[in-house]
Amino acid sequence: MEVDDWSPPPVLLTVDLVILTLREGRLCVLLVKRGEDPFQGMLALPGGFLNHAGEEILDAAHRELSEETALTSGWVHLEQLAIYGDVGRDPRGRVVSVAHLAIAPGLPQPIAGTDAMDAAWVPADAALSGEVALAFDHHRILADGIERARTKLEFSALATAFCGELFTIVELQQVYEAVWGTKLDTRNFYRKVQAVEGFIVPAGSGRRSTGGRPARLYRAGPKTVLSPPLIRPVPPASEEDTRTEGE
Amino acid sequence: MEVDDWSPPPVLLTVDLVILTLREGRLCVLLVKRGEDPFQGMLALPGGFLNHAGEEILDAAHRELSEETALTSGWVHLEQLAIYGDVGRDPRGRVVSVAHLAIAPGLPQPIAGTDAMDAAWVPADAALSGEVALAFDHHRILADGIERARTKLEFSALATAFCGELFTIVELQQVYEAVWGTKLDTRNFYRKVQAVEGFIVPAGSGRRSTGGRPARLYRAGPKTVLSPPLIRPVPPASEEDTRTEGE
DNA sequence: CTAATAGTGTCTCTGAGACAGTATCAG
DNA sequence: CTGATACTGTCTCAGAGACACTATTAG
Repeated sequence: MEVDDWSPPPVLLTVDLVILTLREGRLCVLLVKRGEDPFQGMLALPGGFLNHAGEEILDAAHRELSEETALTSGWVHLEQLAIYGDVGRDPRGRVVSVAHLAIAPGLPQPIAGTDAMDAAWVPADAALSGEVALAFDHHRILADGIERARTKLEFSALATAFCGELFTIVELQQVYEAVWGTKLDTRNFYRKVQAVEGFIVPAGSGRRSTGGRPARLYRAGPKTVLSPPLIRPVPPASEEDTRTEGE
Repeated sequence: MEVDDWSPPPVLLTVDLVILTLREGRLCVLLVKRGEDPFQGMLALPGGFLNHAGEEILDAAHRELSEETALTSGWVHLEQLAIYGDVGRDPRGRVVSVAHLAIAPGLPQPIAGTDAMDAAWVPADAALSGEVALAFDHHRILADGIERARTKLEFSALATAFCGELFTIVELQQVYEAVWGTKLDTRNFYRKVQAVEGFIVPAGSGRRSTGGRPARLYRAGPKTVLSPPLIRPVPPASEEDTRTEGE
C-alpha cells in the first residue's frame, strides 16, 4: 500500500459486438469463426483490440462493425452494453472487453473480417441455447445483449433500427414478435404504436408484397422514449415458475 | 492492417464509484477532494486504479468502497454502471474508467481514503446542478449514475438498499421521494408496495420515532423485479404549468 | 386530551388484452 | 370472384391517481 514507485497495471482493451438483425422473420446474431490464436476455429462475437492508443472506444466499435458487415453506416444503432473483465476470461493475459450492442436492418451476407475465417448469421435462439459453443465468455455477453434489446424494445424506439428507412406497421410488429419470441395481437399493436406520439410518422403511399391490400409506409419519428411503453407479454408463464410463485 | 509485429496498445483501468445514500431525507453522493496529481484539490468521485493485474474489477470497486466508507459490507448494493474511456479524459494518458453505482443505507461520516485529502456527503442536486465542479468527466458519470438509480427504483427493489435491514413503509416512501425529488401519495404508495408480492415482507413488531403510532417493520423480500412497477411521476411537467404546483 | 405519526377505502379514468369482420389490391 | 394481405372498433378488467379520515402511541 505504501509502495512509492508503484504504477498501475496496464490491461488490454477489446471491443466486442453483439450485432442483431432480422433475417426471414428470425432474430439473428453475427458470429465469426476465429482464425487466430486463442479458441481458433471456434465461434465468437466479432471484435478486436483497439487499433492504437488514441482510438476512441466507440470508433473502434464502428470500425469492427464495418469490417464485418460492410454497412452503409448511418442506419445502424450502436450502444455500449457492458464491460467484461474477469481475470481468467482470456488466456493471453488481462484482457478487458467493452461489449456493444448493434442493431441494423436486414443485412446482406457478412464478410470475413481481418482475423476471422468465416462469418455467418446465426439464429439467436440457437446461439443462446448452447447448441453452438462460443469462445471466451461470449455466450454471457450475447445473452446480456439480447436481453438488453428485448427490454429496450419496450421503452424505446429501438425497434425501428431493425427496419429500413421506410417500413410498414406489420413489419414493425414482426420485429417485436421476432425479438420477443411471441405473437402479438394485430389490432392492439396498431392502436398502441399509433397512440405514442412521435414514435412512427406516416410517409408517402403504399406498396404490397404478395398481392394484397397495399400497406401504408412509415418512418421513425423523433421520439426515442416510448410513453406509454409497449409492455412485453409475460414469458409463457412456464411450469418452472411454480416454486417462485408459491411463497 | 498486415503489420506482423503489431501488438495491442495497453490502457490503464480505474474504478470510479457513485455512492448514494440518504442523509436527513436528502439524496447525497460521496465526493472526495483529490490530494494528488491531476485535478489536485478538486472534488471527484472516489475511485482509483486496479491494485495489481490480477484484481477483479468488482473486487476493486468493493475495495475502493470500503476505503472511503468503512462499510460493514453486505448491506451494500454495487453494480456496474458504464465505461468511460474518451481519449482526452485523463491527462495521465489513456485511462479508462469502469464506473459503478453503489447504494447503501444511512452511512456514517466518510473517511479520507488513501489518495483523498477529504471526503464528504454532498446533496445530489447540488452536485448535479454544477454548483461544484468535478474533476475529469465525473459530472457526466454522476449524472448517469443518478439517472440509473432513478430508473431502477421503478422496476427493481433497489429502494430497499437505501434502508437498513428493517424499515417502515414510510421510510421506504421517503427513499422514493428523495431519489425522485417528488412527493408521493401515502395511500397509493402503501397499496402499491404491498401489492407487489415478495417486494417487502413483514418483520416483528413496531417502533416509533417522535411519539406517534408505532410503525410496522418490514425487510426486503426475495423479489428483485417489481411487477407491476412503481411508475415515476412525470418529472418535466413539460411546458407552462403556471401554478399547478400549489395544489 | 393533545400532539404526532401510522395506516386505510372508494371512485374515476386510462390503458391493456381479448375478440372478428371490413377494405383494398392482383390475378 | 377469389385469394391475400392491411386495417379497424368494442367491451371488460386491472391498475394509477385523487382524495380525508381513523388508529395508536407518548406525554
